Parts: sequence; C-alpha cells; structure tokens
Amino acid sequence: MPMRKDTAMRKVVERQTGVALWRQIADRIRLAISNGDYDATGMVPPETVLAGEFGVNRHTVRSALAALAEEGLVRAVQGRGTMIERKERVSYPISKRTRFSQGLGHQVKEIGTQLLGHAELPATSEVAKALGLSPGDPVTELRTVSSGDGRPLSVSSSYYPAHRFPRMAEEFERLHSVTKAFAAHGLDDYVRVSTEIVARHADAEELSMLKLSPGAIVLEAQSLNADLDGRPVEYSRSRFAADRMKLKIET
Amino acid sequence: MPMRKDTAMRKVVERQTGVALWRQIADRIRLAISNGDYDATGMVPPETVLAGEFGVNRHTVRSALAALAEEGLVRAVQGRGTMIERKERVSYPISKRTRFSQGLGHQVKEIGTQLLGHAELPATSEVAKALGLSPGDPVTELRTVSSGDGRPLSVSSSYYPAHRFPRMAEEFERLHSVTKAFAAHGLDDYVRVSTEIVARHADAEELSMLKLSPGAIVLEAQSLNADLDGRPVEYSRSRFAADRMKLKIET
DNA sequence: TATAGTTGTCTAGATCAATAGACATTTGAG
DNA sequence: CTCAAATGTCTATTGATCTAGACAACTATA
Repeated sequence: MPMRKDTAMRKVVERQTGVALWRQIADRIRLAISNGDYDATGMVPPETVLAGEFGVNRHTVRSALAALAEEGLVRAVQGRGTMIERKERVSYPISKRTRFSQGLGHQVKEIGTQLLGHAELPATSEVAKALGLSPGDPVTELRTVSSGDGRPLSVSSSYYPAHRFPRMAEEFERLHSVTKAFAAHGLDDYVRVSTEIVARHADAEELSMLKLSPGAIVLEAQSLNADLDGRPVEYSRSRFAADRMKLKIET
Repeated sequence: MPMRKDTAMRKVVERQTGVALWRQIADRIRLAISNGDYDATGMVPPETVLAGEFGVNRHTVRSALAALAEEGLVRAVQGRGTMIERKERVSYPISKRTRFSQGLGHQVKEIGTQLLGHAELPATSEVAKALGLSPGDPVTELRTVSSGDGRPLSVSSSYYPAHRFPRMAEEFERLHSVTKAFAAHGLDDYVRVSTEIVARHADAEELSMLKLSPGAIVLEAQSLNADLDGRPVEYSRSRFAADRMKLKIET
C-alpha cells in the first residue's frame, strides 16, 4: 500500500507575510526539537529531506539550520548530519509561595541572579495601583537578570514600597535574595496574590538582555506579592525567554 | 532647553533577521496601542513621524499600518490620520475552578464555542500520562474553537477517559457545556489540578483557525482537571491568540 | 578502499522588501 | 476659500531573500 509522501506530508510555510521562509522553518524545527520529534536519532533530518517536507530549496533550509546553530540548539557536522545539542525548556513554577531559585534548583545546575541596577522613584500609575499606593509615592525598583547554566532566562523589574522597606536595594545586594531582604526588614512570610501572563514579541531591550533574535517571544508575568495581612509588598514584571521556559501553575 | 529628537528617541528595528521591517514595526505599534501609548489622541502618529522614529521610509511604515488595518486594529482615513479601532486584550482567568465562559462573561458580549469535531481514539503517551491511563486506553477527544465578539480567541483539544464518560461528545453537542456534560455523567464538581503555559509561534493550523498571520504568537495552556477524589477527568491543550488574550492566575 | 549519504561552497538569476521622490486626494482649521 | 497636514498612488532603483544547479569535502559502512 503506497503512501503519498509529497503533498500529504508537506509542512506548510507561508510566503509574503513579512517573515522570511528560513525563519519560519527555523521556528518549526525548534518546536519539533522541543517536542521530541527527533529523539529517536538525536539528529535533525537531512537538509534535502527537510527541503522536501517544507517545499523549499535546500539553501533555505540551510539558512534556518544556521540560525539554530547560532542559538546553540544544533551543531552541523560535515558528512554526518546535524545533531541536536539542547532541547529542554526550563519549567518555572507559579504558586502561592513562588520563590525564584527554589523551583529551578533541580533543573539547572548554575543559577545566577545579577542586579542590573536599582533606583528610588515615584510610583507610576501602574505600580501605584498594584501596590495600593498613590501615584508619586516613593518605590524602590530593582532590575535583575536571572540565568541558568550560563543562558539568560529572564529579566525582571520589581517594585517595593520605599516607606516600608527603605533598605531594599542594599539588603538585596548584600544577601542576594528578595526573601532574605524582606526578612531583614522584619517580614518573614509573604504569598503571591495574583499573576497575569501575556505573550508578545520581545522589544529591543529584551532582545539584547536575553540574547534573543528579532521575532523572538517573551512571556511576561506581572505578579503581586502580599504579606499575610494582605498588604502588597512587591509588584514585579518578569519577562522570560519563551523558547527556554514554561510556566507551571500550581493550585 | 533643546531636546535631541533624532537618535535619542529612535526606536530600534533590526535588519537582516528574517523578520521584515514592516512586520517588526507593526508588532511595535500593536504593542504601543495595547499599552495605551496613544490614548491621548486615539490615533496612531502620522506616517512621517513614525517613519522618523523608526528610521525607515514612509512606505515601510505604510506596509506596517496596512497589516494592522487588515487585523481590524486601526483604520486609516485620508486627510485625517489613522485611528485606533480596538485595543484591549481579553483576560482569561485560571484558578481552581476555571470555567471558560464564566470568566469572560463581563468582558465580551458574544461568546461562541463551536465544536469542530470529536473522536474516540487510543490515548497517546502524553494524554495517557496526564489522565493516569495506559497508552492505548480509549479517550474521547473534543476539538473546539471559542470566539468573543466574532473574533476567534482560542482553539482547544480536550481529552476525557472514554470508559468513565462514554457519551461526552453527544452530551457536549446537546448541552454546549463541558460542565453540564460532566453533570450528565453524574459528575457534579471538578477542580483544576495544574496548568502549564508555554508561548511559541503559531503553527499553520493555528494560524488558520485563529485567523492570525505568520509570526504570530500563541499561548498554550496544558491543563488537567480532576474530580474531588483527585481522579483526572479532563486533559486539555488550549491555544490562545496571544495578541488578544492575557491569562490571569488566581491563587 | 570504494561508495552512498551528508554538509560546505560557489555562481547565477528571479522574486520580495525597502528606499527615494513626486504628486494626487481628502480633511479640518483659519 | 485657502492652506497645511495627512493619507493614497505611482515609478524607479537597490539590497535581501529564495531558487536552481553543480561540485567539493567529509563520514560511516559495506
């Protein structure tokens, strides 16, 4: 029983949409890798096969694979084929007691959180609304980048009421932990109240901080933490490199 | 005090990345609209101004605006300018008791859930693992599209253990509600156990079902619901059009 | 050690994306 | 009514992307 291999198996890419074919194909192959479609061999199919599946020239497939090699996802070896170097997404848990480093601990060896900068500034209307302050009230902003195994995973801007937590920046710099910096101000426990998640294309700053290429996606989580009396203590906007992370919600 | 308007204000777009400039610009303007940056006038800045900000030719900006007009986001009027027609994202709540239509009720006037098809099939390893079955055990699959105010918001594939809920497809078709279809099988209550969220580029099927253009983003939520004894009753993969939705997590 | 199968490199041409400039058409304000 | 400001349309040109084909270089295996 012969099987139609041409049109029936063809993976569709669309033309004239502002996204180059090689980039569409790179996105599809990246997805296939992360889905485990090529786990049997640990290799991407040969360029000629991919070109046939997508209905494009082999050179177009080569451009796509070159982009994935640039990302460190695959490595081409002349004569052998193109091997998969990396496939997993790191899972980031979101629950009542989300603490960044805890949840990731067993998934990546090296976790680094780097403080990019801090400032004391008047709350914007967005931040004031979230923290239950009046616009213009002073808040401390911490800007951080977190990475796992050397790759940046997220950039965050976090805001704290400056009146209640006057030494937030110094304590964080000293202790390298938000939880410990809260403890230094006499706050021993806090819980996550709500999280809103949107996905969008990365802007220029995110592209550079997360080492992404244009067209890449970020998952933005806007989260609010409060003390056990329900008073907001932290509002943060974290942006995750979507191709490296998933968010796991635990209820 | 003069202010440098050229380089200081320039919004960066990157070239030769496989994403056409007009599409990068369309994405940035869409984001600015949803952020409310243009709320003061209700209009997008003039084409010549945008061209200056992005450092591109006016025709390139026109291509971007044409794409946004195609999406129904803006409408250009000769002689006046380009008006914003629509800006909001619909918020989709995720909590212990997420029910699709309830949470959206006050945000969109018309909610429609359309059954695309159903089938009884052997569980794949992914579905079996989630539902606590053995691979190959029979499951009922329901494939649906949901829309709000005429625009598609999500496509879902949901899986139910066929032994326990033998008439799932018929009951859903009759009652137009998963909750009621469960009730018809004697299950009165169920809760969400976990949700995993990833963001990625839409594949060809999603582009067509959600009426998106290539390069668009979907938020995929893989969720598991269980009865009050903790036995899994539903596993579903919902894919949301990311530019129309946000997910709100309530703990 | 051949040989099939794979990636690497080069050339040439066709199609799409972006720039540049000129001018028409419509709207709203003075 | 006139004019400035905005979008609409057209032509021409350049640079990026995609196709096509040929062949080189390398790897594993029979």
